[in-house]
Amino acid sequence: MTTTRNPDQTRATLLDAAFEELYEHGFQGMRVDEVLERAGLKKGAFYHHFESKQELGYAVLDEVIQRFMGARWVESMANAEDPIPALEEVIDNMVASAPPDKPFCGCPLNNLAQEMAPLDEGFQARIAQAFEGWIGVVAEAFARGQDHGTIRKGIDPHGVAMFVVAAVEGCVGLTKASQDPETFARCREQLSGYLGTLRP
Amino acid sequence: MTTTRNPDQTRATLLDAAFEELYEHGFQGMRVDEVLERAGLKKGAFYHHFESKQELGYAVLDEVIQRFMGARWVESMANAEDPIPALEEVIDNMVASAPPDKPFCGCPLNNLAQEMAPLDEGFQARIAQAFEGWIGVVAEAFARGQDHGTIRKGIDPHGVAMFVVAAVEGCVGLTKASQDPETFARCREQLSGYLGTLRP
DNA sequence: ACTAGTACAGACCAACTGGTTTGTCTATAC
DNA sequence: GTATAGACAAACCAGTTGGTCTGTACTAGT
Repeated sequence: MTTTRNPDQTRATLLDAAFEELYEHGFQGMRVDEVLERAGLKKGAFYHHFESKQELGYAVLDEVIQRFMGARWVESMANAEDPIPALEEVIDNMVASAPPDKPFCGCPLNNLAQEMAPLDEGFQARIAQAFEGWIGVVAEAFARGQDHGTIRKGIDPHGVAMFVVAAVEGCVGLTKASQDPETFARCREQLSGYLGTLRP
Repeated sequence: MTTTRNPDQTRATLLDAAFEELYEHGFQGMRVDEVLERAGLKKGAFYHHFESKQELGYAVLDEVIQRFMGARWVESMANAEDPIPALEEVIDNMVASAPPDKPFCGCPLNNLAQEMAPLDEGFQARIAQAFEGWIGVVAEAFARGQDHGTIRKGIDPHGVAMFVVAAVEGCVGLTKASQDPETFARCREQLSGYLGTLRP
């Protein structure tokens, strides 16, 4: 094993460090120098692997955030006969997995969406695609629930999935705004109530 | 009328210009120079009226955004016997009042919340207060609806108000992410469906 | 009319930004 | 063993940033 030279590892390190900085400060607030310090690397290494700060942002979105969302949501919901408990589990995890000592920073995808979607088409397109994928997974889970009799037939799975994703992001966002876990608990309770109305 | 000197007017001009820049670029992306150019003023004027960029941000939140939210929500909902149509009207207005030629930038308060709440305690406190006020107004409207028989007795007005605010912000946020008005229309339809479940 | 204090302009600065350049070191091909 | 390509370091650059400073013109109080 060579530790001195390892381009793939270096790139991954850069990507990880960039994700953390991006998550905490947003894209515009993220400083390349801070990413480099966190990664323990220098400018030369950075601009060898990435064309620009913007390309780094795209790469984080494509390779870290999308992959992470995919793993969390697809794997958890892909096979559930009853989408509601699966949904609730993943939602709880969005807040529970945050480090308790730092301020709560919400959802990485939504953060980037709210900051960059109107400002940069490259980000916007990737973000829209990520949300579509996410909503698609949830919609399929609802449709499957309809087949299994756990979800009411009358609903439009895709429309409901959109609203559920919106509501989840809203609850997480309000929690971020208040910086109070109790906010999430109360929103979460109402969300469960809403999900209950989707039963047959 | 003196146009040459008018400190109150100058301050208001600065505040307006800052709001626009803040709304489009976020706080970190907002440049003082751009605010000045939009306001047609110079650095001297700016630092005479505001201590720093941060204080300007606080002032925009306190004097522009809070006031605006107050006007929109309090006035529309304060006397409604049936909160649901009042709510729907205000929600539709959040998207409809956006300039159609520019990218949709969502809700100014939520934008600032998602960007700055974890980064700056001054912003966080003001944001939390603004959301609390907003939620309070909606909660009162639901309680009044219960008295008037337009809203089911069984619900917790404040909990539902929180969730409604979260869901609205989620729908607006998803619309911002997709940059597609159709997204809002579909979320809005589901939101109406949810509000319907609050009827007696 | 005089004066004192305020409102603002505009030049200026130090710190920092993303990005570039140059050069060095290492692993591999030959 | 030597040549070569790629990985990375380090110094560097030009432009931008938020913020300061000094000067001046306006206005209100006398």
